[in-house]
Amino acid sequence: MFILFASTKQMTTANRKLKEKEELKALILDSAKKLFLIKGVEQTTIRSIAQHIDYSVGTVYVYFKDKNAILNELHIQGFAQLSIQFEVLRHVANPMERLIAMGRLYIEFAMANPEMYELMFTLKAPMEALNEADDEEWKQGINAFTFLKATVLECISTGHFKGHQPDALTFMIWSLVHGMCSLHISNRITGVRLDNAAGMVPAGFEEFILILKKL
Amino acid sequence: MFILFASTKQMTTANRKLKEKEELKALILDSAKKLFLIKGVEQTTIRSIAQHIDYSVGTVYVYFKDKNAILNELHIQGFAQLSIQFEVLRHVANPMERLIAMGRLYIEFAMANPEMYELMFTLKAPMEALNEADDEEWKQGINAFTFLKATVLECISTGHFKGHQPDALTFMIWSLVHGMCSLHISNRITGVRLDNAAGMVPAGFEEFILILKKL
DNA sequence: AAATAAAATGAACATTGTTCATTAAATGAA
DNA sequence: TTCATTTAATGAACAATGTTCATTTTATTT
Repeated sequence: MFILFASTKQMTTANRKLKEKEELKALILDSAKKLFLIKGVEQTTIRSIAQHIDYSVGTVYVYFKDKNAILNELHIQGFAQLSIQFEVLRHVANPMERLIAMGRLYIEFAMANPEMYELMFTLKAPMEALNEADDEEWKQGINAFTFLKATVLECISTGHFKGHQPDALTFMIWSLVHGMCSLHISNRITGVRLDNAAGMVPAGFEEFILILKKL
Repeated sequence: MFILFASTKQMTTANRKLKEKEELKALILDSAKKLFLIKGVEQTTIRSIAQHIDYSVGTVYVYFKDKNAILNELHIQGFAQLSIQFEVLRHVANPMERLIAMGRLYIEFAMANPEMYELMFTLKAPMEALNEADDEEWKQGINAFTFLKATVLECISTGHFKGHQPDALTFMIWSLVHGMCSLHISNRITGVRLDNAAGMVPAGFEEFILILKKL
């Protein structure tokens, strides 16, 4: 795809337009994010997004193929956010400590941003969207998992987790933390009459830490 | 609510009508279950259910308040099914073995009935329906959790899990198994490029067993 | 200023869950 | 059997939603 400019002036207006398009796209995304953090994904309609930014319904569809495309971008934003929170882990030299700190941060993120967490790790739509665009893969997820796995491998190389398979063990650790967050978000903890539902997740993680430290 | 019968004949016809109502209700449920095991919960419409059993849309609403009421009944059926699969555990005397066997059965159930599993442990609708009917609680979930906890307690009383809190530990174990199933069902395992996605869940559980046996 | 291109619009459509006045069927009394 | 009454079933109609697209508006270029 080629765009030819006859003059500098044309180029700058084209650049401005590009910028404006980016801005409106970002505006739609911000609005969508804000709304579904309050109302939830299902309750956030294209109409409500449009209304919120004083544009028509059709305009939203000029900038996004469909609702899933919006969810997809927010899904990516969520991983960017988590990745930023993970930054501090770079300063934790001891891999075992880092592993535990990572778990804590993961849980913190999930509890603070349940809707975002669901979008990232539970809802099927984002994964299906990836399958459709066939050269696309779930880079965000792969990155996060790779980071976790690298830490597990470091733990192994410092003498921990003897006799364990790295892949399966990494997956198991992820599952444990995800499972707690998932059960919390889907209201199964209160459902099962465990008091202090919010406190149960850290408590469960503490049990796991006790176990980890022995390995 | 009182129903008075003037004769035996009236009583029997009334009984027959009750039975017929039950049957049609069950027919709707069966159809709904069949459809959403194939199409998924969202894709199963009231119209498709009605069409499938050659009744009108309105009839479905005579027998069920709304779509959530149908999901709710299926939710209960799912727990009944899981509970039946758990029956064999009664014959496992050793609590540690029973705990492990329970995990395997849980995983088996989730992998074999992913849609049902989602309904039971992920979808929010059934929990919200419980909140509305205020004297109702999540009996199925409580039962299953209590069963798990009892086994954990037995393990403790036979010398395992020293220094652990029963509630938190039970929740942690549940979370681990649930997390693996949940990540599998939401396609996050394939997403993260772990080959043999279906095999990764048992593999992860094997890692956990290794750990458990040391405790 | 006119022609062209780009962007925004909102009416219209299809699909959903849901309601409810109407119709049909079954029942019980006379 | 007949007919009034109760019960069950119906499907047209409504509101809400995602989505499309011919039309209008705005911006840009000539």
